Amino acid sequence: MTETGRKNWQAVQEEVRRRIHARIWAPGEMIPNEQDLAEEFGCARATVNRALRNLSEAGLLERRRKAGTRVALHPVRKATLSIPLLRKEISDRGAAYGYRRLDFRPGHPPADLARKMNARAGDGFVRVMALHLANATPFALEDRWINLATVPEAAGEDFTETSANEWLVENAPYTHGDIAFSAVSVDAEKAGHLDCPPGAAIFTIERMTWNKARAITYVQQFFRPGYRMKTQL
Amino acid sequence: MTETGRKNWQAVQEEVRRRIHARIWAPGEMIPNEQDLAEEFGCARATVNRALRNLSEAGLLERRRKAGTRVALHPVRKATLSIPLLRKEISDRGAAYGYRRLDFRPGHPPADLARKMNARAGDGFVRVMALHLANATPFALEDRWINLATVPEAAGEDFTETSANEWLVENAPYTHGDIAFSAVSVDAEKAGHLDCPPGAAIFTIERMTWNKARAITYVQQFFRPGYRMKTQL
DNA sequence: GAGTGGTCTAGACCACTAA
DNA sequence: TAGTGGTCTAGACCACTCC
Repeated sequence: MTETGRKNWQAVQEEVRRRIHARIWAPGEMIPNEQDLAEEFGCARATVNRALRNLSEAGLLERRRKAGTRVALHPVRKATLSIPLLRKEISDRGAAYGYRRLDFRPGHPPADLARKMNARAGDGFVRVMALHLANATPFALEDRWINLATVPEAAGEDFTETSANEWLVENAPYTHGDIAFSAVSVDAEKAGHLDCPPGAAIFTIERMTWNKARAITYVQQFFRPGYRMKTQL
Repeated sequence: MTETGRKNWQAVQEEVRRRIHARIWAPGEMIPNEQDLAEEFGCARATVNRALRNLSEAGLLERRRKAGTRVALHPVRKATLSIPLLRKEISDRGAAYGYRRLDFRPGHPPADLARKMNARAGDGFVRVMALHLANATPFALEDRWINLATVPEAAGEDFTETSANEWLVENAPYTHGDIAFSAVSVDAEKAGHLDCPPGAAIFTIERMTWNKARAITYVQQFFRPGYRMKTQL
């Protein structure tokens, strides 16, 4: 059952996966070093390295210099979520995308949010509430604060035609962001916009994006009841 | 401001990031090919390749043979979630982990679930309901079906001491899985277990894991109200 | 100190695909 | 068909860290 052919990095990866899965290399156990594996598989060490590095990033292996490579004891399940623009998500589902701005006004975020956004006294903000529709029915409601101190150009926009999301993608690239997923009961106002009963359980995504140390925007999106975010392990 | 020093792959990646961010290379625009960049940065093409491949996997670049490399028009936000064992998640929060098996019995999953699990007539199943506690208060409730046709060894377990999750990690490694996140209103029974009002909005994770084409287990986890799953963009 | 993984190089060939 | 990214090689040096 030993494979002897010369292997490319994907074949090496598959063979290592197989051995882990078949318990030939058990969880917590050391596996041979790159040099030896390269000889066994008849390929260069760099090829083995590529395969093992990939498996390590996937959480199946743990690698340390000098200590060597071992099979992860508790293979951490890692799932990669891609968070598309709502326009794209809706049209990918074959539905017609619609956008409606509900409210737009200057203002100040609540104290705890201002603190999380690392806001300074005097920073200006605008708040935008908007609805994304799929085939003319509510799909997601978004409640957004934009920091004008970070994105002064946003002061000239009112987001009646273009969603703040898309405007920001074009005009205010971010360096990093935080994202959180949770469930909430919607209040009567939001329920009205989403066309669902007050108190319904709603899936929400909160996102804060940053340009270096300055917050660009905070947004909370409320999805229609029944929404499921899916991905692979 | 042009950096001229010889670069390693991380420095190349940072410089490319900077140019995208500074709109030197605008969204949708082609960037130079690997050969030219290698000359500019004074490194080997493989080094540039490593950097650009990384950025491509991150969703910032789109690469095609012959067509070249361009800055992604809509940088897909990709977030990597790590889904730890609940035991680990709870103890990482500094709380004492507790486990209580609530129910355990053989049975058959509802027809739609059996179909999703690709079950054959005659496949045996067990259902396990269990509670994970943090400092003796309910943290998450799980409702699980295990396919005994795929994992016959599970028939000898009753999961009173060890959670099915941890037993399966040890004894039934999976090849791939599907995962979905959503919000639900809990029914009275689940609310009782989670010690929250009936109808509360609850964050749930559903997971189906597979060994090749055979379903191992389906589990739905109901988290205590207020639970937030966080990660970085 | 020594063994391991991490990275870089220079060159080569291959796979894909736009033109 | 030609240009681009994808991969592989053989060798080298380095960085880390266990012993």
